[in-house]
Amino acid sequence: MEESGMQGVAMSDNNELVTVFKALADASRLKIVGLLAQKSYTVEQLAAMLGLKASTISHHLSRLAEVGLVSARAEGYYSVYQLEKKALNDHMQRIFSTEQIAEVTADVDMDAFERKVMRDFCQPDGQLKTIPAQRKKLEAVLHYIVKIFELNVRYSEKQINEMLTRFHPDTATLRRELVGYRLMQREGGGGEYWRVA
Amino acid sequence: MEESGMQGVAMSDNNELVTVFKALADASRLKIVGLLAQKSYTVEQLAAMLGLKASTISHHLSRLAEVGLVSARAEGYYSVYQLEKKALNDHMQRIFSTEQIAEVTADVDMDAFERKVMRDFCQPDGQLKTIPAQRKKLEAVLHYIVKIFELNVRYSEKQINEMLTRFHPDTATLRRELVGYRLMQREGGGGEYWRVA
DNA sequence: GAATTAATTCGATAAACATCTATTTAGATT
DNA sequence: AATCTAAATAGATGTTTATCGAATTAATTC
Repeated sequence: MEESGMQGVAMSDNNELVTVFKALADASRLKIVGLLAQKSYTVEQLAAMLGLKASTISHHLSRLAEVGLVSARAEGYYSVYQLEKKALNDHMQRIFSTEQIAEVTADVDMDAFERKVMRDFCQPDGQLKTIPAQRKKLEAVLHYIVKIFELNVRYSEKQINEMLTRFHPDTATLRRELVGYRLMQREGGGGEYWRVA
Repeated sequence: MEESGMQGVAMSDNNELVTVFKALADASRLKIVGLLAQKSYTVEQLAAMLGLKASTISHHLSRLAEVGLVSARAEGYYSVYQLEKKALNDHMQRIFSTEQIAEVTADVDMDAFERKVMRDFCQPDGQLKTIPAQRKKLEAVLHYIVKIFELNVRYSEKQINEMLTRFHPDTATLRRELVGYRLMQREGGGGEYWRVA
């Protein structure tokens, strides 16, 4: 019901890196790159060597040119294509840069899973129907719940229990699991707890 | 007429590198790789974060697993997927290796262009209809013709002309062009020629 | 200036594929 | 044992795309 996304509609959420990979994700284009890595060629020459029509080669070259992997210089009415080795290098460098990973995952909703689990387990009044038995689900719920506690503040067991009743009557279990999953910590002897970053 | 190749039939001439690029040539899969670069996730978690169905994620993960970019470990009935950073590294290294270029272009017919030009210009008796005016065509024909001369053998101008009559009566032009394109060389004073490697 | 020729662009077609639903499989919980 | 759940598989659907042939463009040769 929620979360619907047009059936069969491929997402066209293309950042540049995707386009680069798409440009290289074809046997004919890879061959073209391989050939141009050795010397420059005209469209006709490539067509003969690959056994394809010139129009097809033209299409492939324009996809490669779109991302700067090849460029053409006009020689008479020939277009002599050459590989842009620097661009290829730069693109491949980029794959491993952390900025690139950030950019690729930019529009990813990192907390969507936790929220979905909470939605699945919560009643309208905000109470949990049950405490999840599945490890990952429990983990998600606890991650969500722990946010009600401030960082760098110490709470008594009594305070904790009181705050947790908002989610489920079995506050002891919730409290124990929060500690078990290392989201909160208890001081050795006393009854004081704090949230772990 | 010649060179026909099924209309609209995409060649499925996939070597492994193509498969790797295909695996990375999709926005959703790139996001998955980006996320797994940071930590491991289950199918469900990825599905929630990307806003796709679990079955879709499963499909993407199996394409990534096919080329060794991710792997799963079973945890209860969860499949926890992780990125194989070494494999990613290796694949990207490989792009620049000369062996890889050789492999990609392995089944490319390097001389197809020359042969096609010869076919286009030759009469049934093997003579050239005309000496090509286009630079690239002339070049191809000369490349083809020059092979009738042995390497490391000296020929007199008379011998040369005699051998070239097989291709065209205007042997003087052919001989001059062979020298002009640096496929043969003439000794300064005397009338001796030899083929250049 | 007329005829060639290389390249590009356009429209059509068949294959590949991203995504969804529904089903099956395997592991966990009660 | 019976139920529940995550993942994988299978089938269906709409989109993307690799390729071709035909038309167009731009430069060259006669």
